[in-house]
Amino acid sequence: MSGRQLAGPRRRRPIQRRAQQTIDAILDGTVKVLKRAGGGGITTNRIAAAAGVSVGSLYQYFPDKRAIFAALHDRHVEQASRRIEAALVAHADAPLDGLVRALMEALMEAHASDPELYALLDRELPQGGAAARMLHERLRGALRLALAARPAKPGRDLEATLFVVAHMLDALAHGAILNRPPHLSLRAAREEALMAVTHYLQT
Amino acid sequence: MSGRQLAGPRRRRPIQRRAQQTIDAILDGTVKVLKRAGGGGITTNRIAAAAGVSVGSLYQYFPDKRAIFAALHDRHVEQASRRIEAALVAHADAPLDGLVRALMEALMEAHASDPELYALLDRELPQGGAAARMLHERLRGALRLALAARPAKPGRDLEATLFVVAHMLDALAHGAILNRPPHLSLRAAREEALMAVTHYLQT
Amino acid sequence: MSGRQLAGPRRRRPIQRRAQQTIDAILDGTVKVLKRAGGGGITTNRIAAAAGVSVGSLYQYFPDKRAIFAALHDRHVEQASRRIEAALVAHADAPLDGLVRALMEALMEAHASDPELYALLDRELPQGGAAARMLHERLRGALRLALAARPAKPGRDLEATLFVVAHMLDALAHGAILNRPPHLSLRAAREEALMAVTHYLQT
Amino acid sequence: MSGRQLAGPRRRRPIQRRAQQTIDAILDGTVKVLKRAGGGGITTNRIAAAAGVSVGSLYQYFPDKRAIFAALHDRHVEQASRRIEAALVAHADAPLDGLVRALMEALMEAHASDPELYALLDRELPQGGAAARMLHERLRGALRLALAARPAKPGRDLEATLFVVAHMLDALAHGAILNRPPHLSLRAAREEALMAVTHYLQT
DNA sequence: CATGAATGAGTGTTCATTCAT
DNA sequence: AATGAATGAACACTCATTCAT
Repeated sequence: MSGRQLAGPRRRRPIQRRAQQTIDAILDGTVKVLKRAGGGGITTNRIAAAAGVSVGSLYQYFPDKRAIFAALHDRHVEQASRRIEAALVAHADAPLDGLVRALMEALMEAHASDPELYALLDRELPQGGAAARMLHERLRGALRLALAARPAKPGRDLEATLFVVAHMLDALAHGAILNRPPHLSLRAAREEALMAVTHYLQT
Repeated sequence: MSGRQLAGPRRRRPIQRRAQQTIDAILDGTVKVLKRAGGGGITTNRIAAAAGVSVGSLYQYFPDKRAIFAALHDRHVEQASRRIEAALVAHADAPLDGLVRALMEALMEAHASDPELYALLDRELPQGGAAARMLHERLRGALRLALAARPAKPGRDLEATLFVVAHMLDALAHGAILNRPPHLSLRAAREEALMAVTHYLQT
Repeated sequence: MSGRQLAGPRRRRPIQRRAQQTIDAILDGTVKVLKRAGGGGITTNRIAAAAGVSVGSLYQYFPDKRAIFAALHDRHVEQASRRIEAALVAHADAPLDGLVRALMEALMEAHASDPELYALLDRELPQGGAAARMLHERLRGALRLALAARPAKPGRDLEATLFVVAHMLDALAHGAILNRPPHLSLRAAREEALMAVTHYLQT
Repeated sequence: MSGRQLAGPRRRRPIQRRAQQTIDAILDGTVKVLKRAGGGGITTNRIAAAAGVSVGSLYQYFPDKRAIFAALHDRHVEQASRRIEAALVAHADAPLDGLVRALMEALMEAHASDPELYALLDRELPQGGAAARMLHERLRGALRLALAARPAKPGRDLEATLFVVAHMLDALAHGAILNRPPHLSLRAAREEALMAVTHYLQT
């Protein structure tokens, strides 16, 4: 992350690099405000202040407030998607069980990195569900590839299987991080969830 | 103040009946505005107008705007809870499979009655997730009763099972109504989901 | 105050008596609210509640909110005026010094009966100054009578004397009750004030 | 941040100058509305309009409506205080009579500059009395200094004298401007008032 | 490009007043 | 006469957005 960049194309397009830094600062500022003041306390001026830029600059990079939230959602979706695809690639030719476990772990890690933030993103921001739906689509796409590449059990409806597996992975990973009952460890939750998915797929 | 009142609920307070009518009108007005203008377009004045009452009356029954949303969530939770409990009672002594099917149907019906509304409640209103979480708790409670009343497979962790089943039912019912892929009928989605849950429980 | 009324015209115009009771209840309720919630917290509904009547009844007796305040001011002015006139009558043929003392005591008693209330009336209610001005007029009238009935020092302008004495009595009585510095007893303040007025008049 | 700024207040912040202009415009706007519409007609939007700024700007400089009134009171108190202190300084070593006259004139001028305004400030605005009380305190402080610096008559209570003189000056100056009876010139009122105070002090 | 003061439409909420019961 | 639910004009205040500097 550091030595490489100095060795490569030095100071190439510094403008765009600065722009990306400002964008990131704004998104991080949004997160800061979100955690500090909750969803009702988010204002563009506060975001700008927390990001260390002026409101004017904020509007240079985002057409309006919603766009900031959308970008924040996107950043999360992007991160999670990368994990999903990495799992997909790593287990391309391996048994399905391993892939399912890897996907479950990818989803959990995506939220576990900052559970508070993702809970807020979902609950406090309008359109919070959109990110979840988009991520769900990516997961479904990954699963479609994975299942299509393997011998299907006869008489099985791919769409139905996809529907069930994608929802199970999504809900169980999400729930394991954000909605786990007391007395149930994350590890136990994950193993039980994996068992459920695996058994279903083996049926 | 006299013996008469103890004799029975004769002449039920017309005041309270009217109040409840007004409250319902306000909640229905909120739904109307929500569908017409989206989550960003909800204002107390618009709600009052859609409900056919004055803003002043609205504030006679609700201390502030959030309370209206909370009541709307509650109404939904209450309706769904009643279905869940009815299913629980109806299958108290029946095999688990039947109960699971009944619960799944209850959850689906709860959202199917007005899918658009419940999607909006979840996505557009702040704190929208609260209703979903509360409903999840009710579902978990019902399942706990159901599982505790039946012979448990040895070596099984009740909490882990509860966690998985509750999330599966919730996510699959919700997804079947609101997030079903094209080319997959509601019926097919439900049967596949039920199969997944049932197989998991039989493990 | 009690025996007489029963002995006199019994149950005469009970309607008007009730009306006066209601009016008094409303004025007392206003005072209650004023003390409880301050000048900013006065609403007609609160006044009615504190008075134990309905808003509707309140409007039966007062055309609007301002009229309530006006009546409250009037009541105060009336009470104080009665004291002023009593002092005037009692000292009609006595030396001026005695009258001045009696007037000072009358003014002090008028505010001392409930200093908190009269401070609030002056400070928190709009038009509070009107009552003070009216009282000032009554005081000036009393003094005019008193001075006119006595031999004037030659070369003295009655209007100027009236102006000075009325303002002195008013300000010093008011100040002695509501604005007295610590370490100065009410008695000491009164005597000093009287000395100032008396000396001025003897000049 | 550099040595330059220490060299002197060159290039005084134009920002701060503009801010003060806006604040003054708002206060003047408040006065305009107060005179036009009375105390009951003052709204933040009207004030902003009369000041030639937007409501938003108004709230950039004042946290709420009360703060505007407070600032208006302060401005008045500040102006009057300056006059009082100037009188005090100018007559520091002169006879008491001259100081008393100067203080009386200072107080009269303070209100005479815009009698209507100060009558409104006192009568129409809630908490209007606060300014009067604060000014009274300043006056009392000035008198305390003045009396303490001069030989006291033996047997005289400083606090009592202060109480009487401060209230006399205050009430008579105020009354001469705002409550003077017809047929009494301002000059005559002032001279008579001064005579009363002077005689009292010589006792 | 950056700034942040200025904008003003729009919001939630209050409360004096009315009037059907 | 009394009631108190209903009314809705009006208010204080916010905040996304703009634009002169």
